[in-house]
Amino acid sequence: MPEPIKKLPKLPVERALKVISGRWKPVILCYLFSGPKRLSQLKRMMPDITQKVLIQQLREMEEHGLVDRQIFPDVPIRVEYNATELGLGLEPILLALCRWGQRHAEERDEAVEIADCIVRPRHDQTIAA
Amino acid sequence: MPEPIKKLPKLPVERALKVISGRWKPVILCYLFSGPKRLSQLKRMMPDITQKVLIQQLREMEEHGLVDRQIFPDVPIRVEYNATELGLGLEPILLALCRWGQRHAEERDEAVEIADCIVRPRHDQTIAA
DNA sequence: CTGTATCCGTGCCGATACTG
DNA sequence: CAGTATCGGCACGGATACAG
Repeated sequence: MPEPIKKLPKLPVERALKVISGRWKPVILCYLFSGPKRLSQLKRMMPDITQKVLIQQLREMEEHGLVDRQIFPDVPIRVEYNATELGLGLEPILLALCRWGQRHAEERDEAVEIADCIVRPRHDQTIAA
Repeated sequence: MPEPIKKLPKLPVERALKVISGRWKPVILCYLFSGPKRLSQLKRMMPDITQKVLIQQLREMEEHGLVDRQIFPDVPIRVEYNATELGLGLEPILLALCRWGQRHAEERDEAVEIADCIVRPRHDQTIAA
């Protein structure tokens, strides 16, 4: 069988979480928010991730419409990944999660070294009710 | 060993995602947003979850400071779970995720039956940049 | 540079049975 | 009513080697 076609949850919240959950997906997305990146660039930015896994995560995000993949038939070949409109829609949410994560760390761990947030607001980042 | 003390990721985004990721956590949280619930109530609200798993998820959320557990020594015994301040801070975020999930479903699956969102805005739900 | 193939540990979570 | 104990499947992701 080629691909069992994995189904996404019906509940919107679960669906969203399913799509952005993955060991490296949020980080990759954060990097892509600042513009298209090549595979080698991403590898350099995240030295701890295996190449196989990196591509794997990118493929899944592509399949879910978060990431767009462009091939340039140069020599050597060049491939660029960038966030789609749908993917960009996650920026304010990830930013909010980042803020919440910081608060969580401060309120609980006290003296835990808190890494800087990768997500950076660009234009207006507001989620209205 | 009693408990290896699981560490949370250093990056705030990952930390936040780690904490709210779990097969049933978002759903449970959504229900708790509308007020304290007893175990039996939650079971009735989510017939598909096993009791063991339900308690498991609740324990983890308790450990992470999202949920508060109160025991009332009545006969028979009564236990109430409710969202903490930290947990309540997730409401607007889950709401945003819900919205994004709906958009995602609409833009991609076309004719997928989209379940209604459980999360409901109460007061002012806004995430500012 | 960009990718694929294989192997395998570990963690999540579901089913089921039992306890105070 | 609220909770614990045990067992086991399966998806996720890390290591490593190979390929166009």
